[in-house]
Amino acid sequence: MSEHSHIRVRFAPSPTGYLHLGSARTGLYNYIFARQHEGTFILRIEDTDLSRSTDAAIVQIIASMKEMGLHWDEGPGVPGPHGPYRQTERDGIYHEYVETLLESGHLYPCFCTPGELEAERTAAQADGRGWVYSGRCRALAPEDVERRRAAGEPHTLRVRVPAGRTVFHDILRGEVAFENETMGDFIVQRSDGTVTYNLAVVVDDVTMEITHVIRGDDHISNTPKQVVIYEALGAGVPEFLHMPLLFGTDKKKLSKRHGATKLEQLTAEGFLVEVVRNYLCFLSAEFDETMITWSLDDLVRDFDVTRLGTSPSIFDPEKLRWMNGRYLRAMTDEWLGGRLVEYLTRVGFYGDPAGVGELAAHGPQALAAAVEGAETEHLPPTVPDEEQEALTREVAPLVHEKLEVLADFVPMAGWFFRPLAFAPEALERLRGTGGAAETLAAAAAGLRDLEPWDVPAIESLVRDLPATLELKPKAVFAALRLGMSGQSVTPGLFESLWVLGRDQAVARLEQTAALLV
RNA sequence: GCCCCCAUCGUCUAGCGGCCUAGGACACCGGCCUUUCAAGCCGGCGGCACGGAUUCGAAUUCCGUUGGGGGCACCA
Repeated sequence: MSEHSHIRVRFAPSPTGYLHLGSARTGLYNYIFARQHEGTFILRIEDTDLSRSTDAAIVQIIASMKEMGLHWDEGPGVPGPHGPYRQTERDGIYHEYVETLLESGHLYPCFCTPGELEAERTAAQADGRGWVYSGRCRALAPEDVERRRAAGEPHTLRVRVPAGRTVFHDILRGEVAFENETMGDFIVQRSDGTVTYNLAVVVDDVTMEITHVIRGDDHISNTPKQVVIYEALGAGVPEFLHMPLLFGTDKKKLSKRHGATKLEQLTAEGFLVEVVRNYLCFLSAEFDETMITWSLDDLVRDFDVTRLGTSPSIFDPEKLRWMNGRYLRAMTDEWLGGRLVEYLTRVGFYGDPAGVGELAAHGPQALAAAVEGAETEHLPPTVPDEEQEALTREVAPLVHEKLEVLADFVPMAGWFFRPLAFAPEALERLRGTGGAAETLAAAAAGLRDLEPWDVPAIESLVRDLPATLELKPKAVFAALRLGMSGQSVTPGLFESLWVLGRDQAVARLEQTAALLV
């Protein structure tokens, strides 16, 4: 492959479910690599497995790709010279190539029945050998073959794998070699006439003029078979880059059991796509704090896909959370306000602050599960009214330093959006605090005529309270915090009172005071 | 079972023969700051899987062992 040839890469997910993070990462790397070399990024849908592929999955995959900003140059919705881009629509092309291969003698018909193959397999197993096809039909006399085909005897087509070994180059690992005898003459066309995965990929990659195949590690042992086909076709073999797999905390391939493993779920928990994208790149690579706030373009400019590690990495939600918090803190209050409005709309917060608050109390995952699980029924997106949106933007600066994921906003500041309510223990705690009633009454009275109504004035009023009431500062602050919010953890007290506004603040403190007598 | 890939703190990693009594980040623990919770700052805990070989010298090279993972289909 010449250094100067135009680079073409493809991302080829099979639409058998949503796009999980491992695949998302493969897509990301392909995209970055393509853009880095001013090459072409192709999206191909490998849907030959009709029983497991769904259109819904295709829609989801496309949505995830777009959300990550991975726009393709050729693929579904973007016609190109090498289409179509769904394998189910490429059947004719595959069979052309099968014909060629048959004529050149690289393929031969095999009449072995599934039962016979099964017998071979069990025999091999009894011997403790790994099973490969014996090649029984390889040397059938041409007349026999003709006669049996004419008789309509069912048969598959197998590749006549040459003796020797197959070596290919992997950008991350260098030369990888396989003894050809370990792959046996594998099937390339089933007895029902449909073509097999390994053939389809190669034909696709050849016809789409793919120069670099960037995919998961789990394809390494398929690669020699594919190389044999490339060679039979007389086609140039592309460069390979097999990325290490992504594991869950149990060191198993990432799957649904590991909690949030798809982008939508993560964003429903309040993670930012930008951060997820960066995190996916930092796995298997050196971590650098300055990269936390990188954009996709920054990744294209400075992230080197070819310098990845080769050992599998474990997806660590803790570090992602930390990164997400770091990212949020690096942004402006205005930006945060906007993202918060967007996020809270999506999770239905504005329609039911109390209900969503209850869910969020069980953690972001619980909230995400509700959003994801019931999409349109349980928690439909709810657009904020003007007041709610303004309040969100006002509160944003108060919680800015504390947020790790956007969902944290709800337990922290959700009380601004609903009438005063106490958890049972909270009110008990307040009753047990000496002087709570007096504190609340004094503060309410002071706030009623406070001039000017601003944070410094509120602060000096509150700070004077302990002395005048002869109470400990801690007790005063705790009483006010609980009295205003019903919660023991809130943003800064003075700022919160100010955002609440004079009327609300006074009313809430008085309301709580009344509960104490 | 056979083939292939992988192997540095719990996790992500730096390291590509001497700069390593192995560096950073998350998590954890302690301290400071402080009206709560965080954030921030400072400090601590913690690792080269094992055994050989090469070498003046090995985390770094080679060979084994062990461990983990992936692939072995008329799945993709």
